[in-house]
Amino acid sequence: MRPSTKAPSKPAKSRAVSSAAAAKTPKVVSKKVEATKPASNRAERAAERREAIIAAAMDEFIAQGFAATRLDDVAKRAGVAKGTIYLHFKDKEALFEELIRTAIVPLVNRLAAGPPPVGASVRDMVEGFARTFIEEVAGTRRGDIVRLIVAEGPRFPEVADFYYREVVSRGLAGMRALIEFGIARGEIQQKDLARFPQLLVAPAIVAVIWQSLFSKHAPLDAIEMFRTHLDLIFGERRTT
Amino acid sequence: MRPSTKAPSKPAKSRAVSSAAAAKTPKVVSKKVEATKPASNRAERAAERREAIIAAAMDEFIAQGFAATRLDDVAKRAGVAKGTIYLHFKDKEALFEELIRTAIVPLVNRLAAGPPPVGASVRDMVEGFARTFIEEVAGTRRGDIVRLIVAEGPRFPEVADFYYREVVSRGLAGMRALIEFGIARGEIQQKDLARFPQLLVAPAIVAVIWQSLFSKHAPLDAIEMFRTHLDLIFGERRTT
DNA sequence: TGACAATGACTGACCAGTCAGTCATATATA
DNA sequence: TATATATGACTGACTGGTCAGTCATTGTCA
Repeated sequence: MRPSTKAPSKPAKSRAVSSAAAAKTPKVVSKKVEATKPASNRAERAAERREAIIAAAMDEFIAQGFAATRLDDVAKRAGVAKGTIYLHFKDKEALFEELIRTAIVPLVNRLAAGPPPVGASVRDMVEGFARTFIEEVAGTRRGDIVRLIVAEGPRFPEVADFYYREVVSRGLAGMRALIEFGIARGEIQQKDLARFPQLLVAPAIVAVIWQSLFSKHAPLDAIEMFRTHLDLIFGERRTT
Repeated sequence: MRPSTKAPSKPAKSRAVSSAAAAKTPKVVSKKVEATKPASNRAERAAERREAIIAAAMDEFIAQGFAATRLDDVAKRAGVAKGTIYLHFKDKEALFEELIRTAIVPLVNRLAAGPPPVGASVRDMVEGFARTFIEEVAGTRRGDIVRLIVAEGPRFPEVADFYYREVVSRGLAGMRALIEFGIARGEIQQKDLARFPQLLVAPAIVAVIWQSLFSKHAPLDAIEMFRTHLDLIFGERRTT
């Protein structure tokens, strides 16, 4: 029997064989090493395949969840034979964990990057973070990764731990620092906010979930919502 | 491919299981009109078993997710043979959906109940809701149900739709009404809040997720966090 | 040409869903 | 009330299909 019976849509079979499959996603493609060449090197092509497998696995895991994903489908989507997956990953679980890992790192970088404008207000900094987060995460494949972690986390403690260490604790520490800075500068009145940096990001989390589950019922202007949230923290402003 | 799921026709089998039981409503209703029998009827014991199956299924689905849950395990946990499950539910998916349904109803009732003290401030009302929600949901089996919906929702559009209809849209409408009341009474300054009632409940949602995934890394005092959140909306107070 | 990458047919475990048979209980009959 | 018969809830061995992981074979590069 098939797991998710009502599964809305499958990638449909007959997925193009060769590399065409990888083109399915607008993924990074950077592969900067010294590319420009049509993958002459053997090691290089191997790395490309690895990438393709990860990209395909991401699509499948997001769409089906861990247990319901078939490695045959991943292989097909990646334009690779199933055995090839096992040349790169010990087993299904290792693939899943690696996937989360490689999805998270650029996410963190993305947020850690973008050095705030020097003279900017704390509000501007937070709004910048939030805008980046909402644009780059909510409603995108990355947002689905977050959902995936929420979904599978309890069954993959290592994944949850990793996510907590690499993303949550760091992110919250950053937010806390920002809040304390805001309090010191007099932009934020509510001093207790520093005890619960989660409050600062809660609307962004909710936005991610909303986009995944309910946007078709009621679209949500996440950025506008977040701005309203910031008005609560920093006081009115409405510069739109 | 797999015909079973569709299976609208039971005539194929003269067997004609009492799959009528699967018919949305707990059957009990039908016969008992003039009976008034004490109890230990067949029908009653059947209803008990149905309950046991649902309870067992809840544990298993929460722990394993939909795809990874084995009905053999559910049966064992319920103290029932596997076939018995199929006397009460059409298939695994129907069991899952019924489970969500029966888990949600008391949840909604729980929140809809408790009529707010007449003279209470809006803040008190909201705080009452939040306390109930956090105590009864976050960190309990019900919270895991919410997580389960987030996890499986995309693969079970019917479940997501049901949840949106029965819980989300109603809850938000209620919150919006409360916010507008608060604005009218002058307790809430930020008028835009009524456009995003999600902001009011966001910390509660985050608390649910946090308890599921990260409480072992860093416990979270959800109620205190929510109170701090309310301070942002209603202005300081701190009556603890 | 030798070494290694890639393949995909294959295997064995696994599991949703079935159904022929059992038996406790309800009903009919004496 | 006691006995016979009917009912249908319940069981669990079984089937048919699925899929993670393997490995002998084939292809390709240096």
